[in-house]
Amino acid sequence: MIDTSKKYLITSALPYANGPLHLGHLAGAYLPADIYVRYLRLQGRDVVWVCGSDEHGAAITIRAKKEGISPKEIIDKYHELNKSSFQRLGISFDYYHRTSAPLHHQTSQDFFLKLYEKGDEFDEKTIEQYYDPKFDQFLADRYITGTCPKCGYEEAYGDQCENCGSDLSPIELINPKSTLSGETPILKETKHWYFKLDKHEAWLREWIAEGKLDGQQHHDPKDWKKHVIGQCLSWLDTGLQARSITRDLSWGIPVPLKEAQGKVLYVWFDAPIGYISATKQWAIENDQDWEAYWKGDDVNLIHFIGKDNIVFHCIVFPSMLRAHGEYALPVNVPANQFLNFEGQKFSKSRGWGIEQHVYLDEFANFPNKEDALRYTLIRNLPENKDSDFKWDDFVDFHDKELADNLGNFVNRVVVLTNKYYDGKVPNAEVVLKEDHPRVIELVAEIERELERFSFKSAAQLVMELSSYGNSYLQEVSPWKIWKTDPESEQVAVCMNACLQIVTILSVLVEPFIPFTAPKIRALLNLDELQRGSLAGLLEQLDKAIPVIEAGHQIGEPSLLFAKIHDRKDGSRLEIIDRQKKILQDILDHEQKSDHVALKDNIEFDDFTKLDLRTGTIIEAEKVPKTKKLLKLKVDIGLEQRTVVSGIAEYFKAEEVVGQKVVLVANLAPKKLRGIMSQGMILMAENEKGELGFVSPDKNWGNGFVVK
RNA sequence: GGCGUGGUAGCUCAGCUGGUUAGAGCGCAGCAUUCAUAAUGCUGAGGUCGAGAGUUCAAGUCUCUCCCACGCUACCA
Repeated sequence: MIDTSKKYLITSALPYANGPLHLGHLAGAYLPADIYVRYLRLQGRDVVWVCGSDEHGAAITIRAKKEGISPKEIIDKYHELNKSSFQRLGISFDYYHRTSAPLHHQTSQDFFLKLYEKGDEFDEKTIEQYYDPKFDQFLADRYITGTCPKCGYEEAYGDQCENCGSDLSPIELINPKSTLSGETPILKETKHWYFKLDKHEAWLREWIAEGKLDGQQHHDPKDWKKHVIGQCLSWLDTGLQARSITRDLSWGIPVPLKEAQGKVLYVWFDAPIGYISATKQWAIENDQDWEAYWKGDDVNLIHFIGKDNIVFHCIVFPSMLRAHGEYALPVNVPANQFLNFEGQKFSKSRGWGIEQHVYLDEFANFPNKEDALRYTLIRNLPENKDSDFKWDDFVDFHDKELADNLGNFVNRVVVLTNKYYDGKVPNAEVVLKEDHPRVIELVAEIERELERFSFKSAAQLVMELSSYGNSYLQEVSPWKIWKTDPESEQVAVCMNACLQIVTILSVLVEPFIPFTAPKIRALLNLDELQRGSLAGLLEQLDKAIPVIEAGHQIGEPSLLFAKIHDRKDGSRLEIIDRQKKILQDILDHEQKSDHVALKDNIEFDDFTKLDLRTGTIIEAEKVPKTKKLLKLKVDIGLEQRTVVSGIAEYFKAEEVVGQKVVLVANLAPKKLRGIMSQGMILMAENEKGELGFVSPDKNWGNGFVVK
């Protein structure tokens, strides 16, 4: 368990400022953190939550170049967009900073220098890298495009091919071109600095597997999620390697060394330091001491991230902090898995999924759109495995849980109190601890689940509390008693207890649905919630003090949630139906035109460079320890060629023997898995990625030219 | 192929260190009820806990093998 007497420094992954965030991001690193932080505040704990835009890196400069604007314009645009979307959804960061801020540059450079001066944290290496003579600068991986050596896609980047998804090194690209000048770059020597991550392996293993640091218990590894520890240990087992932390680029934080002119810190090095600089900026604006939240034993550092960031926040950044020496390490990294959208991955290019700001606009006329979304996401959080966002779930959770269960219970109580007691809390002897032990138990369970980052289950328990109220109300049925005896003690006791339960709900609900909580407070005519409200409530419960005073005048009834399925008003259902239709249209469209876009025209001369030959597969065997590779021997008349082909997922070795094929006979040989492949077999690929042979008629012999 | 995480009622999922008849919500069937947003409450049907083997007095929970899904990684000339 986390030591609750300490300070909390909470971080959420810095969003990259070159695009808007979608609901998957929200559910991964921001909404869970928001629930946790709001809970801590209600408990009166000392907590600071920071986040901000990650604004460096080559992707931003490339995007700027494509759009013909400056990188600054890009980051300003998305910094503002993301910041405001978060704010509109009630994501309550204490500070949302940005890494382009001078304070961050200074902080990162100081951090770099500190490690540099330690002497044994960095390596310096001189390597060969592509250089654009015309622009007189070295080219970052992303500044080089060329033909992907794996799939033949002509617009692959130096670090990755977006067509086949392979990770590449710029040197592998065929016909590399500089995106700056369009010309072929040359290889030239350049010097870079490397962070010696491998050096930190031993203590990292002990820290992650056992939670021990220098022999002392730092945290309990049982509190960490299984998949987090699993993935980290898997990385440690494969062995860590020094990571390059500098780049030849002009956009970024200059490396603070004389000999590093024109170089910047690699974005992954400066980004996590953004958590520190954000805290500094927060401290300046709030007259606080930032170091109290980062240094010493008095700190709980917790990173909220998606699973793609696990290694980074559990291995790389902790190593940086440890190397620096003054900082505390995270006590937990409650990484979430991924959220899918209606059964499929979010995909910007397909338009699959919905971005935060788009949701807010599309649902502009939907009351409680913020809490409706938050609640659906919470009940579907990918806490331990990937989960799925569905519009049908959205409707169900909203109508069944928020409206029918919670909203209706609150409404019943407020209506009855107004009807029977003119809106005054009836005087009655009710001690929740004794009369309703289940309520106290539920409150404790909710607390416990929140402390251990089980937000989905905590939200369910909140609903159970409301269910308990409904159940109790039904059991007593004050409306029956009241008909014959309006002065009944029983009715007063029941209503007093229900009002206390609603009061508890008005507090407990806040971390999850912060837009609704104040509405419940208003219905009860109670003060707004503030830091420590929950702690105060818990104390009252413990001391058997009523949480809402007898005689207190509550407000007039009004509905908290307008249901989506409403016989009189179909407007909300229309909004949902519109969203479903958008998705259906995407699917329909893809079905109709499920074809890859045509490539650019080429000259006839280019075509004639290809030497295509008919042939027959005469031998085939699976390449051991691969999933897709077959080693084939192809007869092309004059000679026999050995070809390695990635078709094993669709064809067994024995079935392809005798198959007529067309071979690209003059493709440069390439070694694959130690086998020299002398050519490429032409295959057709359909929309599902299934392969089929392109073959000449059976009567054709081997070695004839295809043109 | 290597590694990681999952595979529990029709659907979405809980089941923490192994221990009585395996749980919740939704859906379904029936009953009760009207204070309330055609809301609520109660009852019930429904699972050989992916498959097989093992350890144990006792396994959804530990071990091994296999199958399936997802992710990372290698490999698709």
